[in-house]
Amino acid sequence: MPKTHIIKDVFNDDNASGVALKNKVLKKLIFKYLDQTDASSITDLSKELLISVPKTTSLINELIVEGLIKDYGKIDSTGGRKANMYGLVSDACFFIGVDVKKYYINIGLLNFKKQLVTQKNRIPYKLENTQESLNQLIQIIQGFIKEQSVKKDKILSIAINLSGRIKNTIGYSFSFFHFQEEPLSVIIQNEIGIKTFLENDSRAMAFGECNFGEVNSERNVIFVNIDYGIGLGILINNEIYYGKSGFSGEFGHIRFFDNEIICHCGKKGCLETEASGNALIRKFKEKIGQGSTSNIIKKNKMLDNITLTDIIQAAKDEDVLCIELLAEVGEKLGMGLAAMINVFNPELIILGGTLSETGDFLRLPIRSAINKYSLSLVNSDTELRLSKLGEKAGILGACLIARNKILSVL
Amino acid sequence: MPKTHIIKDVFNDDNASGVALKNKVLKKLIFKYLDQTDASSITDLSKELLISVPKTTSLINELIVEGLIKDYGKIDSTGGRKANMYGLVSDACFFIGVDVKKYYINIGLLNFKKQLVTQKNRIPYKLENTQESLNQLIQIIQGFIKEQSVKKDKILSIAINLSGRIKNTIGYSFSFFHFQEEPLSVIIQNEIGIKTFLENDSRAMAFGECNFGEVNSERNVIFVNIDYGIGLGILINNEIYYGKSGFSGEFGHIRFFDNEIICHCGKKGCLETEASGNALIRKFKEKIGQGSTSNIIKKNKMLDNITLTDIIQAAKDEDVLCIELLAEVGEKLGMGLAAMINVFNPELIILGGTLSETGDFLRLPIRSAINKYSLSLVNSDTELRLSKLGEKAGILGACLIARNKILSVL
DNA sequence: GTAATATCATAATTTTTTTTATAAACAAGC
DNA sequence: GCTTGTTTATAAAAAAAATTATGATATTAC
Repeated sequence: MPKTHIIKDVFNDDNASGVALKNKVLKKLIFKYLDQTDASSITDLSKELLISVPKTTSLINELIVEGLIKDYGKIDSTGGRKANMYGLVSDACFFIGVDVKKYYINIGLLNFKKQLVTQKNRIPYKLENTQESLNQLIQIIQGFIKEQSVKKDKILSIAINLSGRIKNTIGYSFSFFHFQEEPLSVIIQNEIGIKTFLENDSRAMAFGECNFGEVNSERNVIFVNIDYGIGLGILINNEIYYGKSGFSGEFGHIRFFDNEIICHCGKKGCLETEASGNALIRKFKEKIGQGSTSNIIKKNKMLDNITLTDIIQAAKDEDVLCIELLAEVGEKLGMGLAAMINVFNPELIILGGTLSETGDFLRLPIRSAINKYSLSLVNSDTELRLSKLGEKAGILGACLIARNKILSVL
Repeated sequence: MPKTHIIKDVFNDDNASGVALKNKVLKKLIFKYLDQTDASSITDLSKELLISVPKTTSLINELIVEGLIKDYGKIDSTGGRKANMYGLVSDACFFIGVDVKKYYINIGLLNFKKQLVTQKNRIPYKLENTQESLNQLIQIIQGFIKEQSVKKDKILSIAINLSGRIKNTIGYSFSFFHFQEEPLSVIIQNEIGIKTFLENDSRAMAFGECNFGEVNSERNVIFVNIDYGIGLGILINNEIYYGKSGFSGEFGHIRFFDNEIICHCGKKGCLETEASGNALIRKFKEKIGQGSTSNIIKKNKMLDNITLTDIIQAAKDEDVLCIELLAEVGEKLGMGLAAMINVFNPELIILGGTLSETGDFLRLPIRSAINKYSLSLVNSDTELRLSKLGEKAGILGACLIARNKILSVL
């Protein structure tokens, strides 16, 4: 018995022509509409697709038999007879999203209806550019799949978030695990046996936040992933913007300063050298070296092992030095974002990533720098909001990308 | 007799439903396809729209009767009987594009088939923020319309390029002619009696260049309008990117420098203060003040009245000072463009605007600054090309925008 | 130059879809 | 609790569109 996916069986139109092809296309459109609206009546679908009610009914019935759609029962009430509502079958198929961070992995399972079924956070892991690290990543994913009650062949795809440059079309990573010529996504896919895609972490977070967070009508959104490094996820017209090869959003390596700090990209004067988690830690160490005091040090932490988490916690505990340094970093970051505002005129900028947990300690200096360094006519358009999803943005984004890669080609 | 446009009569589907509505929609799709392909056979259209040949034939015949489409005769040859090709009727309707520059106006008339019928360049005009200047602009447009052999009611729309901030959706200009609450486009429209739209000059040039210049498959393109100021026209997926309110592309006012030069936007350190035609003229005057020599000055030109045209001509005549200054400006501009490359990962950057006439004197320093200041993985993707259309880009862009505003709502 | 092959255009036939009609389901008003 | 107005769902009738068939037109091979 050949392994086939339900989705392909229903929508594959290679051998269809004429009326049969038309029906396949109409079914895709019905699926797309139900995907957007969660549930619809036959009358709605009929109006939307410009086909008659009887025709719509027969297509819906076929989709029900094929197992993709089901009758949700009578919900609506507009004065007359209640309409039967139809929508996707939630467990028709599933998708996995993997969010790989520097020191841990978050992983989740999404169903056909875009609901997060399982979620496993902060699985210990160390992201290094080695074969062992890659093997461990694969093992974690395989372990997660085994734990699920869902049959493996119902999982149609996996999307993995990685930081750095990623050519998402071919699934090649230029920053991690590029030991072989074969794209990383293919290597993982061969190991696990499920179609696998790669995505840049900031882009995935942006996508997650805009689809599951408190983003409503905004369609041109910039998401800033403020972590050890800084990344940008750009959504234009509610779609991820990739650029030619998927390298869009390399915001951290814009040359903004005349300093002599060598960035990990090899160049000098990058925004990231003054406005990032790494910059924050460097500045902190410098200040302590110059005799400043901080609650963190009082707590006998070794200065060398200071992490971003420590500084975030210190700021929350009202540590003055950390708050000052956050303001300094925020000011620089705001200047960078001011440039983005001038050029993009976005409706919304979302501050996400670990460092955004510091909330207004970071947001307010960013806002004032934005007002200072961008055209007021333009920046008055732009709302600056903190991420609502926090860590969850990455998983949700990855899951949704895994799903879309399979379904959006329909 | 009420004044109605042929386009509206044919495509208006307000009172249609069922099969009639479906046919209207199909006719729109036929129009769109013919608009893209110039000419197609019934077989092509039938395959494209998934409708049978007889059905396609009857829709085509209706469109012919309605005057929008005509039979181009037999062109194709694929081994069998030649197919009749159908396409748009070139003189079904017309559109006007007006490119308003600082010291002159270019204006053109486009037909239904996207062909430039008439073109009038360098009509003397001084763009000032006064009622007189606005009146003069209106008179020039009215004069142009009278000169045409085309009946006025066949001209469906006008698009006007202006520099500065423009809210294109409502046709309001924040930089010129904003004396009244009513949007500028409405004021002009009421005077002339033809539907009028406003567009930012750099965006219109970008659009013109990408649709009529030597831009082929590239779909993510940045066009730099290098004139007295600098502007950016961004095309994403071959469509003009506007941002929330149409203020996208304010590239010149990114804060890149620590200098004390006050930009005309009111802020300090803007890219435009070091990388623009105005900056070039300022630098030139400074150098002459410091005792440098140049061919232009030898020619007894008053230093105060130096224009960009003089400097461009001098550079073409191998004037060393001007070439050096162009390199300096190019270096700064390249640094700014490096930022755009990092963030946008575009396939193509086009150098346009008056100053781009200096060709490689400007392009080469820009290219080397791009390589210096952006990630090599990203910048190796980006081609840097000089505008092929030059001054024509603005007119063509405006004409096409006028046309699209009317036709793309279909 | 003619036969073989291929595509196109239209007419005739068949199938599909829409329209119209009717019954059922529900809410609101009296 | 019954009538009235509204909407949904299905059945029957009518219309529309897709197939199929046929002749016309063109290219290519011999």
